[in-house]
Amino acid sequence: MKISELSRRSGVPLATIKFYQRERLLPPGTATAPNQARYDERHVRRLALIRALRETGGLSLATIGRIVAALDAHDVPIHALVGEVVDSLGEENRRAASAEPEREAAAADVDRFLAGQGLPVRAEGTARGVLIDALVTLRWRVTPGLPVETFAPYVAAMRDLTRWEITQRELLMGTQPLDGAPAESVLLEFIVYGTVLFEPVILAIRRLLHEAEFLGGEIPKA
Amino acid sequence: MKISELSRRSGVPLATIKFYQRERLLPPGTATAPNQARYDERHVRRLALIRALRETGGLSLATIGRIVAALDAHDVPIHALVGEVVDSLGEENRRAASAEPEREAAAADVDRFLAGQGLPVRAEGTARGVLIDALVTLRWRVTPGLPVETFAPYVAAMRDLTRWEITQRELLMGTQPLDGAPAESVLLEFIVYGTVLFEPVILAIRRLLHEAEFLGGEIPKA
DNA sequence: CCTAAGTGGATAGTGACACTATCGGATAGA
DNA sequence: TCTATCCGATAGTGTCACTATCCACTTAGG
Repeated sequence: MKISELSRRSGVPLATIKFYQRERLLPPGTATAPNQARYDERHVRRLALIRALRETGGLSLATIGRIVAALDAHDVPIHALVGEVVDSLGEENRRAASAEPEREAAAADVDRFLAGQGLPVRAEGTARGVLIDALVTLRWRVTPGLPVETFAPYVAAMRDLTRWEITQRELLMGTQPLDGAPAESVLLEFIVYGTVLFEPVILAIRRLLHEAEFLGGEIPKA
Repeated sequence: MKISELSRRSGVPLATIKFYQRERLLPPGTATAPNQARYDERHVRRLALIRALRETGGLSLATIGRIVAALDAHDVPIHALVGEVVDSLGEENRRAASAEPEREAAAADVDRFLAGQGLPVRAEGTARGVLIDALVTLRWRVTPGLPVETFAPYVAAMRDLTRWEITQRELLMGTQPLDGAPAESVLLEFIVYGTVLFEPVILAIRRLLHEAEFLGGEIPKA
């Protein structure tokens, strides 16, 4: 398949495909001459991923770059890849740090809290930073002295949901045609899609429920 | 308070305060002369909100503009304001629509589903659009024919969480010094802060749980 | 074999966004 | 009075995600 056909099949403008190649988001085709190359299904698939991440997920190209790099690193243990992918996805939510002493205290609180919840946390992970930032801002702008335990109901709610999501994913993975790709990278793509596509769903539903309180008087029971 | 003190108190650069005024995110001070004006606590408070929305929430200034406009509209019923605020917050998640026929089908599915869940939905609302977009992309890229009912566990999980959040908010509102501001606008600010500050928390926790599965073997029970 | 369309690689340009800097004239406070 | 500060307007900056153009070369069609 030539570049023009790749463009047509994926719906991505030709100039943009070239741009993605320059940015190393899309691997080069196999060269057939100094200025000719052929592309295959993997390129179509990759382009679909990039677009979903950008348009539905709203991720920056820098973040997408980290994700596809992890996806392509076949010689790294899967748990490290999942960590890298999850971290990259969290990258977008990370904001600048604020006042130092408050941050230290919040960090200690978050670590203690997560340990108490039985959650293993990597110090460099973005999720931990996001939690700390949120706690600092909450205490500074809204409710001084807010206890970390406020997060507990969120963990509880997400724990049930996550357990269900994982069984669903395993179910889906079983019925998936691998068309040549290693099962490992299919799993990683599933994680990526599952994260960016369901996150907006979770937030939209939460907003709908909050709004429903004011429209109907209270939250409908079911 | 003069503009320089407002800048110092809020931590926002003077040039940026002027810029926010031009963009109508911050109301002008009360003029004391053709080229002099005084500012008060409301300006400090507004600046804090704008910064929290931008830095922690990552919202665009356009979206923040819609939110503060709703906050300032004191002659509109509260449920309409909540709708506007919630809609504006969802604005960031809205993405371009894709193929028409698939979208129609997904829209019908989403409406049926939400009605079945007892959720009132405004057709113009962004939450509905986000749900439809997610379903279309999911069906197109990941799992063709995915049923809307896949969203049900998400609604269930969020319903419990939201109920808890609302009782918490009422508790907090009771202990809040209103310092002159009408209770209505304090409630709206609470909704805004509660939405943007807790959304990253929810997502971070979910990612942590997904990652934990690969680090520890399975999700810790508690 | 010739030519027009297509290709890869390089370089430059665009438009949106969120500031940031400077200027000019007016005013406030010591 | 004199200096610091003020308001408002205008222009400039840096990042991001493309988009457009140019060139020399290749390849498919007649």
